[in-house]
Amino acid sequence: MSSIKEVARLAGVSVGTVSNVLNRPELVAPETRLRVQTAVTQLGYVRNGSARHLRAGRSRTIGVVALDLSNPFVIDVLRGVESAAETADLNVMVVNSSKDAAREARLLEMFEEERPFGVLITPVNAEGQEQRLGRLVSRGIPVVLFDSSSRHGRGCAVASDDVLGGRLAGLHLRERGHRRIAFAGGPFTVRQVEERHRGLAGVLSPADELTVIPLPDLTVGTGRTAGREIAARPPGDRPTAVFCANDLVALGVLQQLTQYGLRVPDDVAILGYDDIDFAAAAAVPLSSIRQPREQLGHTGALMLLEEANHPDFHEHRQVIFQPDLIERASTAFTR
Amino acid sequence: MSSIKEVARLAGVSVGTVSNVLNRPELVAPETRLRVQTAVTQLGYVRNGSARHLRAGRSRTIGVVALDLSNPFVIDVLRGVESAAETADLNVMVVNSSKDAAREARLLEMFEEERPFGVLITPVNAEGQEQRLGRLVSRGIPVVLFDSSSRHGRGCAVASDDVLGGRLAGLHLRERGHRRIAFAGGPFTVRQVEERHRGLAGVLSPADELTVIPLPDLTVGTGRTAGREIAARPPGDRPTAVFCANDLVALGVLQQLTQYGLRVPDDVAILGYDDIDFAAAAAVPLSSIRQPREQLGHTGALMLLEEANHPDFHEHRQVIFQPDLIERASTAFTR
DNA sequence: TAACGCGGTAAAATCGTTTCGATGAGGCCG
DNA sequence: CGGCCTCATCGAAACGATTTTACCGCGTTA
Repeated sequence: MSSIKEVARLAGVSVGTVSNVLNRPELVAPETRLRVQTAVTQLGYVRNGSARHLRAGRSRTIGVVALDLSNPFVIDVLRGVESAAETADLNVMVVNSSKDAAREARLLEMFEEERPFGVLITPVNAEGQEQRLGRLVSRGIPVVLFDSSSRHGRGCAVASDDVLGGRLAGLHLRERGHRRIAFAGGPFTVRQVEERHRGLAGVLSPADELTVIPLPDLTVGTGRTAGREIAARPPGDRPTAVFCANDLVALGVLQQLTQYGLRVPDDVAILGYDDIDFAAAAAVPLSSIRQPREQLGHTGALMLLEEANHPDFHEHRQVIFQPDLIERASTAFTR
Repeated sequence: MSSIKEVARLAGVSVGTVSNVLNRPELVAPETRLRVQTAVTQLGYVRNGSARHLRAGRSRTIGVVALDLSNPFVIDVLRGVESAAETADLNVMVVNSSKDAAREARLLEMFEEERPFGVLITPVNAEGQEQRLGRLVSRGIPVVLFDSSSRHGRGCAVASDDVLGGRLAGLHLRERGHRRIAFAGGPFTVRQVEERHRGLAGVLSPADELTVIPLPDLTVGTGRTAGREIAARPPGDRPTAVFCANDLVALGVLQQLTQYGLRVPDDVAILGYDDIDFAAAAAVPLSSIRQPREQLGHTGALMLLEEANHPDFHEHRQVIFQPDLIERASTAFTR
C-alpha cells in the first residue's frame, strides 16, 4: 500500500534517507533514524522486493530445480540447501522437473527471466541443457550442479561417487557370501544408475553371476515389479541378493518378496541406495549405501554463495563425496 | 545482458513497440513484428522479471508455505497446485515452515516483500498468524488456507473433513469386530489430530475401550515408539486395532509390531490416514483414510486464481472434501 | 583568513518494463 | 480537396527502490 515516498513524507526526510535508514542505519543521525523508523511502523511499510531486485540486478532467491520431489532423498538434500541459504539471508525457490526435459527447459527459462541469485540443479540430462545453463552463467547467474557427470569441469558440481557406491555394494554382498547377484534399476541413461551398476560389476569375479533387472524408473512401484520377477524364478536360479539403484526400489522389492513369502535376508538379501529414513524404518531394516544427503545440499549452496559473492576470484570445482555402507538386517549373515 | 532498449535500437523501433511485440503482437504490423523478433533472438534477449513485476505490482509466482515437506502427502498436494498453476502460466515457490511458527512468520514476511500472485498456506496454527495473513490480504494478495479451522469464513480455505475421517475409521474398525481400539497421534493442538480423534471417539459405544497413545509428532519414528508401546502390553490388555493420525505413524507402528513378532492384522489391525503411496506399498498394505491429495492442491490453487483475477466479484468460500476409506490387508477380517 | 574536511541530508539518475496519450501517414467519404 | 478515421508507432511517464553526486553548515588547520 504505502511506498518509501510516503514514509519519507511522514518523517519529513527524503527517500534517500529512508533507504539509508533501512540499509545502512549507521549513516543516519540517530534522531532522524528514529523519526524514520516510527514512520515505518506507523504506516506498516514493507519494502517492495521487485523494486529492490530491479535495482540490484538480481534477486535474493536461490532457484533449485529438483529431479523428483517424491523421493525423500531429494527433500533431505533440500534441507541442506535451506540451512545454508538461511544463514546468508537468501530465499529458496524449489521447482520440480519431474525428470521431464521439456519441463526442465521451461523452468530454466523462467529462471532466466527472474534473475535469481543462483541456480542449483540436478539436470535431467546434463548434456541436453548444457547451452541453456550456459546462458544463465553468461548472464552472471552462478549454476551449481548436483551431478558428477560434468567432471570435465565446466562449472561447479557436487555429487557423491556412485561408482564407489556400487563397488561398496558389491564387496559387501560378496563378503556375505553372495555369488548370484541381481541389479535392479534403470534407465541406464541416468548416470547414477549406470555408475552404480558399473561399480558393482567391477568388483565381481568372473565366476559370479550378475543379472540385471532393468526398470523404467526408480519408484516403489517398479521395485515391486522387480520383486515379482525375482520371486518368480525357481529357487536354484534365483539371485541370493539384490542391489537396488535406490531405496524406493529396494522398498518395493522388499515388500513384494515378503508378500510372496520369501524371507529377507535368508532367502534373498536386499541392498538399497541413498539411505532415506524410510529405509531404516522398513519392516526389515534395509542396508543401504548412504550419501551425505543434507551435506550434499549444504555444500552445493555454499559453493553457489562463494561463486556469487566473488565472481572473479572464484575457481570452479567439483566436490565428490564418498558414500558409506550402512549395514542393517536386510543383508545380515544368514548362517 | 541486453535490455529491451538494445532490442529497440537494433530493430530500429521504440521500446514501446518492442514491448507490444512481446505482449500484444496483434497490435504491431507484421513486418515490424518480424524485425523485432529477429532482433530478440539475435541478441538472446530475455525479459527482466523484476521490472515486469515492479510495473505490474505483483509477480507471477504463487507462494506455498508447506507444513512438512518430508510428508509425501504434502508433495502430492503440491503436485495439484503445480498443475493448476501451470495452466495459468504461474510459477510456484514452495517453502517449508517445518511446523515452526517463527520460521513461518519469517517466510510470510518474505512473501510480503515479494508481493506474490497469491499465497497458499497450511498454517502452523491458524490463530497465531491471523494478523500477518491479514496484512497480506490487505495488500491485495489473496490467501487460501489448507485448513478447515477457519470455517468461520474469514477467507478461502480448502480441507477435507477430518471428523468424518475419524468417524469412518471408527465405523470400519467396529465393523471388523474391534472393541479395544487405540488412537496414535499428537500433538492434540494440531487441529487435524484432534478432529480425527474426535470423529473416532464419537462413533464408539460406551462399552468400547479407547486408548490414546499421545505422540509429540507424526513421523515414522514416533510411530515406532507407539508400536513399541502397544507390543509391550500384555495380550489381554492390548488393543486389537490402532488408528493412526497419519500414514507415517501407521508405517512406524506396522514396522515395529512386525519386528516384535506380532502379526498384522491378525494380532493388531492398523488403519492409517492420508493414503500416501508408501501406505499401499507397505509390507502389509495399509488400510487408510484417503484424502483427495492432488485435488486438494488443485482446488486451492484454482480458488486463489479466482480471487486474484476477480477481486471485487469474489466471494470467499470454504471447500471441504469428503475422505474415503481405502480397505487393504492391514484391517482385513481375521476370522 | 582561506581552504579543507566531514557529517548529514537532499536531489537526481538509474534499473527495465508497461501503458497511455500524442503524432503522423494514409485511405475514404462527402 | 478538406476533414475524419484507422492503423502503426513514438515518446514519456510511471512503478519503487538504491546509489551517486551535490550541497550546506560548521569546525579545524595552515
